[in-house]
Amino acid sequence: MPRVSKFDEDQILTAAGRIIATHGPSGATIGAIARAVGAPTGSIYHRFDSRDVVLAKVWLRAAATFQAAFFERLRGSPPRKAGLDAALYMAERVRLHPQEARLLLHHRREDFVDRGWPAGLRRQAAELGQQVEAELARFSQRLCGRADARTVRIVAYAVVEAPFAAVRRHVSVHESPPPYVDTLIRATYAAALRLVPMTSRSRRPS
Amino acid sequence: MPRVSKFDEDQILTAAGRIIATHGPSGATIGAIARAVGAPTGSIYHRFDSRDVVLAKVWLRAAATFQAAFFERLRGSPPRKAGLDAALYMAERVRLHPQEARLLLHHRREDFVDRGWPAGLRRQAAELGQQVEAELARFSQRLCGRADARTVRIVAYAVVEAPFAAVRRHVSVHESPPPYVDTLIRATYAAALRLVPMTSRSRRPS
DNA sequence: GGTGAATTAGAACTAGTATTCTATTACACG
DNA sequence: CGTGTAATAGAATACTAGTTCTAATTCACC
Repeated sequence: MPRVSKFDEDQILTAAGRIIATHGPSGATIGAIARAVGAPTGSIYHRFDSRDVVLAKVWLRAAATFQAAFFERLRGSPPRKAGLDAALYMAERVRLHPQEARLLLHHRREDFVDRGWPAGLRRQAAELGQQVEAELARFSQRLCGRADARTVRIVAYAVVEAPFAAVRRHVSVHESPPPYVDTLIRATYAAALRLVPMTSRSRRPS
Repeated sequence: MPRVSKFDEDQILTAAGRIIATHGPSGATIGAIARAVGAPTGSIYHRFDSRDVVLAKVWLRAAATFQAAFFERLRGSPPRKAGLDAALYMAERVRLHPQEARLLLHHRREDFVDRGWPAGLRRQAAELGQQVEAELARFSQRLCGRADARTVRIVAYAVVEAPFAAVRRHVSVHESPPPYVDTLIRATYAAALRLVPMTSRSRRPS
């Protein structure tokens, strides 16, 4: 019996995501989002409780999607190859989804103002953060038989921080990471892993 | 004949810097800054034309100070050692000036809203940016005899991006970068430089 | 002690946005 | 065809800063 809807959640989140990728979170005003989908401002509030909720869902959706793909690679085997695959995938993902990359890499979650996030969404964000730590620790354990804080941080540098550093500049100037970025990622990966103590069981056969 | 002043530029900029380091640029409202120095909001406008000017000057002051120290090291010799010194200095600087580090590393210049910057300040910012590119190109030339785009970017990764990646997490959780960060920086530096083509004249004596 | 210019004080004013509210509309169903 | 319900429309409101304005102070100098 109801009237058929013209603007659904997904449409609004997608529009908001596009705006955030180009103009940053602060550019995603309710007015701008509404204009982008061709709706009056009031209609946004028919779907979402507040602007904060819109931004939160945009961020959570992008982060969950990226993490799922990234950690799937990290869980591959053998671990040493899986880590490199994941590290290189960061660059590849930026090439494939430049908009998502800007959303996640060019803006931090804090820029999305997480005061004002309802409890449920904040929990989801916390879970994503915990997943990162848990997966990195598990990977570290598989890779070298240990998961102490220092080792995990070095491993995180090899698979996350360094690849991010390699693509960062390209993301911020809206260009696709050139091939030599992969070379940098490989070289850093190898160099960083040389620093983690390997147990004999996990040492690469030579 | 004038009345003696209670609040000077420097005091206001310092207070604003502290607020930005803790609560981000968006937390540095005129009200917050005024409260921090114990002045009424109007007094801020006696010294600065607008809030944007306050933020701009905070950022420019910090960036200029950091860059001066960083590039002084990068200009040392021999180049190969100078580059490593500069790279390691990034971590050391974060340990020595955690507040400045948060200002510069945890927030990007765009977060300081550069629309609204007056021409003079915008020019200063552009000059700082150009200095970065110029110094990196000069360093690259000294190091390996070339300064094509790809080589410069690899060198930039070795001395800027990778060290930044190594300290990033520690900056964001307000902790001093532990010693193994230096190890990561050294390892990445060596690995990245192995990727730049060396002319015979610049090749390290073996 | 006056005097005047720089400075402080703080209230008043704006501007931009998030949010709310009250129609009005469209459509599936009987 | 009515009718009820979910949805759209868009104006009205509220709120949060940034900015401006005017009056009151202070102090070096005469």
